[in-house]
Amino acid sequence: MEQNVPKSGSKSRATSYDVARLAGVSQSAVSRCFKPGSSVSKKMRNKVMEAAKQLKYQPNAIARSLISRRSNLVAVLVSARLNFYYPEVLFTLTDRFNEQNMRVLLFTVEQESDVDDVLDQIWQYAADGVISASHLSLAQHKLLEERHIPVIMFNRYFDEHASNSVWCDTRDGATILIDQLLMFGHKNIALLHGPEDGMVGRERMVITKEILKNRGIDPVVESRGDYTYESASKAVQEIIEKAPHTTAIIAANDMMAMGAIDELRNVMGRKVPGDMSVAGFDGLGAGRFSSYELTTVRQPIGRMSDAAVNMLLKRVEDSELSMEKRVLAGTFLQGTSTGPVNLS
Amino acid sequence: MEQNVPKSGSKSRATSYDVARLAGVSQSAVSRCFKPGSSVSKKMRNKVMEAAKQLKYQPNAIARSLISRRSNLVAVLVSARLNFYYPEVLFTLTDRFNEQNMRVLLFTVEQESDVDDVLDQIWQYAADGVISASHLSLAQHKLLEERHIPVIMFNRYFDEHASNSVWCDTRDGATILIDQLLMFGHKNIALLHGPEDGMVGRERMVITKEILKNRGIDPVVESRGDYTYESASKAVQEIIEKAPHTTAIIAANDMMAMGAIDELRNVMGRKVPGDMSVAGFDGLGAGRFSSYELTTVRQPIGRMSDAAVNMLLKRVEDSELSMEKRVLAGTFLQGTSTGPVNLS
DNA sequence: TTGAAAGCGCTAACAA
DNA sequence: TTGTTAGCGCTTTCAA
Repeated sequence: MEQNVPKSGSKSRATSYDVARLAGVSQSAVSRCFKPGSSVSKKMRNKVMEAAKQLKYQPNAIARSLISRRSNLVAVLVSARLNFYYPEVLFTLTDRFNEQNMRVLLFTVEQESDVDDVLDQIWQYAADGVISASHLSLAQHKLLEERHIPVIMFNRYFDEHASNSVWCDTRDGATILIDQLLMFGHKNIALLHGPEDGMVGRERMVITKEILKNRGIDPVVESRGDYTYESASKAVQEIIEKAPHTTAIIAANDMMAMGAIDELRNVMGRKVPGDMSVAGFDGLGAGRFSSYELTTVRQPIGRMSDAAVNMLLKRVEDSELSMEKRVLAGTFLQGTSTGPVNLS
Repeated sequence: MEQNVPKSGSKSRATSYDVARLAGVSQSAVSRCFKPGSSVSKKMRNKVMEAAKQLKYQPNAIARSLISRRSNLVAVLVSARLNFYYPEVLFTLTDRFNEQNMRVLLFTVEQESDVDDVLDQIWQYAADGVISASHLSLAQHKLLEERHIPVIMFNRYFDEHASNSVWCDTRDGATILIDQLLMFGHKNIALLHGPEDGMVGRERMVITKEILKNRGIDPVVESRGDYTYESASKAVQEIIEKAPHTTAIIAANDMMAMGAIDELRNVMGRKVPGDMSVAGFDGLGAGRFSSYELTTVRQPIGRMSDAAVNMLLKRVEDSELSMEKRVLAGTFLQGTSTGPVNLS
């Protein structure tokens, strides 16, 4: 009865059989030695590990995945346009997953239609879970549920459907931001929206308007950009044109706030915060550059990433766990891009 | 002779056997239908595809990898500290690989010691190739060679050892940059180095000094940062202190150049470019913000990524291909952070 | 504690 | 063109 042992001298990688033969034990014994928590005698373990080292043996994760039905692969979906300025999220997620002995399969998604292909790939590679920091339709989410692949949505959720998500609540931060603006004497406040399909920006602006309304204030004008620095120029021009007496702009994200500041200062020749106060949302690193010192509401990116990783891992271990939405509060970050209204 | 066919009604994923049974064909026929370029009759293909759709069958990439010895997985190594400002590279690489039907396994590496673990993972997951945009020692590179895993180094190479690498030659760009500085009347030029272990920054500064020397100029002072925005403050202070008559600073990267500009303008109250010209290297997006308009030498990131992907793919197909170093020229990018020397 | 044997889902000879 | 068969390298019962 022949074992299927590769001939020695083969240049391909060593298998557990090679190790077993060299150590004079069975192949299954080798397998056990590489599985934490299995019962192996010290003697056996030493023999096997010695042989393994000699052959530079490392278990083949692919073969393991096939039989154990656990790939230890996590798919992370990011959209370049949205996440371009948040590499921090991606890197933090990757670090945390690696610490947990999971590998990250990275997918970039530009449009919702790209997602379908990505979902197929996720299925084919038998990923244990998904973190989505990009678009994901309800139908796509349901498809993943159907396939019993846990998903954590980062910075998005569905109104009409339970899902696992990590979300930043900016209400408190925005309240402080706005109250300070009011204390500074601002009454003519303009809003710089993000793109229509941007959930995060929409929520931020909805909350901002609510808070303003509670203080008896309506925005003098509302303009729209697409989250990019460049898009702020036109939006600011529009604001100035439609409401020349605007003294403060609240932008849906930091990038547009920075674009607005630069348009005001460097193109229109106005002082910020002297002639116009500008605030944003996010807490971007670049917002701290001394050319901006942006007043903003910061997302606790690190803690949000941790939450996402932990939630996913738990659901990989126990697929019966019910959906959960974790909401972390954003915090007000004082900058010098906002200040007292100029009465001159 | 029983086939190992899962009982119908099983909730786990459909296999090629399930499809075969439903279509009334053999399992290998199903396999063929999903392999591009195999000879299958139209009738067969239709039957199989119909059954596959009905069962929502997708081939299991893990099982395929095991037998075909091709995982279609590419490991991409990035270092957060270095690549934080180059998400573009990572996203471009990922897009290109996905187009080529390869998946990206993302690894973040902070120190060279992290790399060893990552290399083990790469081996375990049988990645077809590696792109390294982070540290990779010669020994580590050799280990990959030994294991016949092709590697492409991004923005680095070994002096003493052949390797596949993609590199940006900044000499032409730097020459234009420097000649323009000289034409502007600058004679007291300071250098702002990157960290000692940063190969890219070192090369840039070596070339810069060479060009200056050819023009009969020695830097008045050389300072050092760690590539970050923040590190530029101290370095600039040092420059001003040691050589108060400095009129131009060339930084090893854009981030430090931007930090230098802000330190000069916003902390020290100097005019840029009036009192001091500042130039960098990279062509960072943020360098185009109107608060900076940085004069710089831009790396052709997109083309470099394409080159890396193509080189790797070729070597996955044909492991006998010899090493290759592809050098793309950086281009001078005119900004307003440099200008005529102030004679007042 | 150890070994024998089955089989994860697929591809790839080979034969028909 | 199609089906049969033998594994890929591992984990996991089940006996011993």
